[in-house]
Amino acid sequence: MRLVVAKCQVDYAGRLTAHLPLATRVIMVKADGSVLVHADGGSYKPLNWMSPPCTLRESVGDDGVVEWTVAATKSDDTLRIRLEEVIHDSDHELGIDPGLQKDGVEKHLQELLAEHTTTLGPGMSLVRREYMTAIGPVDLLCKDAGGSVAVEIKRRGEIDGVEQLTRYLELMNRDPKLRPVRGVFAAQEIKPQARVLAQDRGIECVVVNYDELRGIEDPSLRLF
Amino acid sequence: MRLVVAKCQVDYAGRLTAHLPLATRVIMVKADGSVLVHADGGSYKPLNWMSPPCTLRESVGDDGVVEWTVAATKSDDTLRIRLEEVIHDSDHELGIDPGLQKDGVEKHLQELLAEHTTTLGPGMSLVRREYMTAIGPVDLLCKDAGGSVAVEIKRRGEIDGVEQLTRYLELMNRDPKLRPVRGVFAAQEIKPQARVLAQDRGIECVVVNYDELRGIEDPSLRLF
DNA sequence: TACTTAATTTCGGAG
DNA sequence: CTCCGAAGTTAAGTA
Repeated sequence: MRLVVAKCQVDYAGRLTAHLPLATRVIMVKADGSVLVHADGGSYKPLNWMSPPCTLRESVGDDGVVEWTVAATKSDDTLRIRLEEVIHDSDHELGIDPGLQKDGVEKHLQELLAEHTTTLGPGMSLVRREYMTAIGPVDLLCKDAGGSVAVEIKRRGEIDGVEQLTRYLELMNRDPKLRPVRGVFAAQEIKPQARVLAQDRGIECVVVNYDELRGIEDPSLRLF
Repeated sequence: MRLVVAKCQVDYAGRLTAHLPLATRVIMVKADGSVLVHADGGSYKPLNWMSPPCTLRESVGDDGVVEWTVAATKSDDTLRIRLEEVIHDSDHELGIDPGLQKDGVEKHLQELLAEHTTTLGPGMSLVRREYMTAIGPVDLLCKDAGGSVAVEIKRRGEIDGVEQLTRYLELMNRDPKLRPVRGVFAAQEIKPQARVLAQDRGIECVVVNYDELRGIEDPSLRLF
């Protein structure tokens, strides 16, 4: 990993065209050749970058200014960096990273809801997880006193989730052995537009709390 | 901007839980307090990070190991970094960045297509850009010999774009002054699933080439 | 390998 | 300020 702090100008040409005026920035060159240009703010996304695989070529222009040309291997995307003044330049051996361990994403939410279907409504019981249909798997197929219920689970409930569930319901309600099938849209957070569309489609919305569910799952996590 | 290279362990708790085992990594601390933990590969996304606004507190554990606790201001997200061994530590004044100038995104595609509606079909002419409906603006409203045509433009054509256009068509075909309205789905690239769904809905797909359109727009850009 | 879906998405614009 | 859609999205899982 090479770290360079420099007064630089950057131009990108590829899927779009972008330009960065002269200013002091941090440039990271990773072991795989990828390059990131960061400013002193603006969250984790770099101002400009080149994804691997790519190659870096250093040259000196007519005016004596050092210029880096980073070219993608599989497309003709290029990133040009003019280094007007280098303030810092260091190189470090990092080795391969053991990688990130995650917990608490959509899959876990589905597992927890499959264990605690009553969260989705009184008398609700699980028929199948990942119930397969011609157009894809329904997250949960449940049933209660009123009949079959298809459940779509999202971490964040937005319009396309409601559309997805609508497609499943359309299809399943053509099957005489299943129909009538109602829909439940379950998410940790449901956006207003998604809620309106769901209501319009007769789909019930359920906001689920991951921590609460996990608390049911593992009583040792309860606060009292 | 502070740059630290260190053998470290990282733990994140917030919207999810994540853990990074002990390894050598680069840590960026930006002026706004945000922190990025990068490995020597894996594109522009950090392994772990904390978005601004947040605050960094440095402490020393019982075992004498320096530990950073980065806490978000508006939520209870926290990032803990145990610095087992610091290999490099430097600080740099960057100043504010003038920002990125972009060109060639969806908006431009819409502008170009509005100028060259015949790309979308023979005899096609523009009625209005951003034609307003109760559920949002249709990118282009056109007409040809066959009547009105609603055009949805995407850089990459996927299922949700077709769904969006379907909703517009449903609504517009209820209006006696407009109907019948046909649909055209225009994108630089159309995914197979989206194409199938569009066909099922009677929506025509058009693949547009940004560079070609720009060439029509500005003859000086033509290659001959 | 190609395609689909999720993401601690981030970012910008409009109401 | 919130809400909504686009992104050079990236990354992971599956057929």
